[in-house]
Amino acid sequence: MSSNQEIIDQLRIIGQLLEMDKANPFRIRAYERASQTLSGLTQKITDMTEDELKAIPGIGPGMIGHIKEMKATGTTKEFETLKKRIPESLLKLLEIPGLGPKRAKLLHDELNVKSLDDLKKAAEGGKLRALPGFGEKLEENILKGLSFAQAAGKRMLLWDAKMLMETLLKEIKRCPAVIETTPAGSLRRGKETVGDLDILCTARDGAKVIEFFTKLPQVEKIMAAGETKATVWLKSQIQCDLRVVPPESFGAALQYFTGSKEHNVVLREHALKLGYTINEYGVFEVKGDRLLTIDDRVEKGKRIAGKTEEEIYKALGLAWIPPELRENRGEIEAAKANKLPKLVELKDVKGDFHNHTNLTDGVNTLEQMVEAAQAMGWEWVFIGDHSQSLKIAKGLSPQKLHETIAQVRELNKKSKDFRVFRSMEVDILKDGKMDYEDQDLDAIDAVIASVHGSMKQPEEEMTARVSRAINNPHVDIVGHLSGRLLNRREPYQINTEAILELCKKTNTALELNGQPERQDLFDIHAHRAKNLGVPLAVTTDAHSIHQLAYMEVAVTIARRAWLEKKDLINTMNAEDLMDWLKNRKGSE
DNA sequence: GCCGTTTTCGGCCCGACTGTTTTCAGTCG
Repeated sequence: MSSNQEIIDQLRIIGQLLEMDKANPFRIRAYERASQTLSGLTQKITDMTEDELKAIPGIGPGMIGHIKEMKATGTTKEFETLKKRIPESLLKLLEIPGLGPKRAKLLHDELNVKSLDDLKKAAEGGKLRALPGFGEKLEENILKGLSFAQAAGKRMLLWDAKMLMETLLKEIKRCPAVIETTPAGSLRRGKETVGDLDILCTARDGAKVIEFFTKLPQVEKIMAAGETKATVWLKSQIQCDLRVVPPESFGAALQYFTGSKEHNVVLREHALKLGYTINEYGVFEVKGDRLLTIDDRVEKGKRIAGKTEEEIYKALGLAWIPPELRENRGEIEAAKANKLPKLVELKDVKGDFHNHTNLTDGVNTLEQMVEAAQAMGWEWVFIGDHSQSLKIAKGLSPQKLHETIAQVRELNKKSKDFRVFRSMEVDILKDGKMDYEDQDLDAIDAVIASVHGSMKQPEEEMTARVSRAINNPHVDIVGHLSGRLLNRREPYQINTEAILELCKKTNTALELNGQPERQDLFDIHAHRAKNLGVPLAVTTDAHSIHQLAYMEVAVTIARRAWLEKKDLINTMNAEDLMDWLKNRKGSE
């Protein structure tokens, strides 16, 4: 029996190994694509029927066979056979810039290189330069690459990447040759972490922009620099790509450079069916001249779109697709049918449920948090804290809890045109019992139930534990369902599908947590929740007044999950919200 | 390996940059 992750990983690795084996490129892509598509699912793959699997684009008889094999034996013959010929450890070599599958395989076949260590020894011994296609320069670059292969594999948190991007854009705008500059890539798509920064510029003289960019003080090393494109390694230990195009290609380049790769591949296939071809310079008519250069095409008046993204999508018979949706998870089909969601926006949010004051582990007072919430332009706020068991965060005793509730009531009386409520992030104890007695929970305006300890429980235990909490009628919202810390801690094991269904049944909301290193739910789970009709709440989990700005992160997850205004309980006014909280159990 | 409003066979996204080459393969996004 295999987990979704194991199936997804194995298919991806088979694809990579096949690539080293010089297999049919389209066969390789089929594995890549199957792996990618399956990673968008929340249901257990091994529980799905053959017909359900067949209905997934990119999943055919071959992949179904592999899934069946993995369900029965935990692995596939294909993988085991490939592994004998090409050691899996060779995949590590692909993390080095400039090393791809072909060269990695050559290193293995000719020099018996099986690991990064082997590679280092061979490069230091000057053995690489003798290989066909290698030279002194490449050998040198590989040695340099070895030193930051580790850092190159790391992804930056979305929030940190945004801050860094702002600084870079400000610098680039100082270049006189630049007309316009804008972020693209996974940052623009709002992915929870960002592997590299992508920046798009319009200019007439690309070379001038490239020269200016590569000399910025933030740049540690230039990895590549041409007429229209540069790749640098920043001092912040992240790669940054700059692409320069003329203004009439801005939309096409932005579309292309925003990705995702998977979205673009499907979009281009769609274009081909219509008799067009897309590249970063525009949408062009094909008509039997696919070998024409871009300049020839422009000259012959074959460009039919390029200036704006809207124009690009429209030329392909599609509505403009918000960047957050561009992951090849059904957005192109939805755009075709004009059924794209009208995504929720930051301005639709009227308040926050989850944050902390200096009564527990926050840094600001209750009063300061309320004031800051008002400054956010919200209509109401629930101020929360940790419950008693979370000793490390000075969790509140029941007595202290009731005192603070009285304080909140006073504050509420004092504020005009703004409502203040008491929420609490209450621990779900190891056995699923809540960290306060029912009569204490009853006094809290909104109870957020979260797992904080004993995170290593097996899936069944964890599922039962969280289910027990959800079945407690006092629990209004389930807090960060995953428990992950990006780059630091894996999510805990839980049957998410079962939890979503129970939330639907009990009309319990799920939290989208805006802390940059948490960001749970996962976007795909939140999307599934929406489709099941589970209520959702965006929160900041702020531990200071400044962190209320993390609402932007939470809304980004919501948008990646296809959520609309109506899907979030934060978009209600205070009165409707209190009605909802009071009556939600009766609405079954 | 997958797929079909031209197809159950014959297609399958597209271009920039580097280093090794003397016309291009490999890598990358």
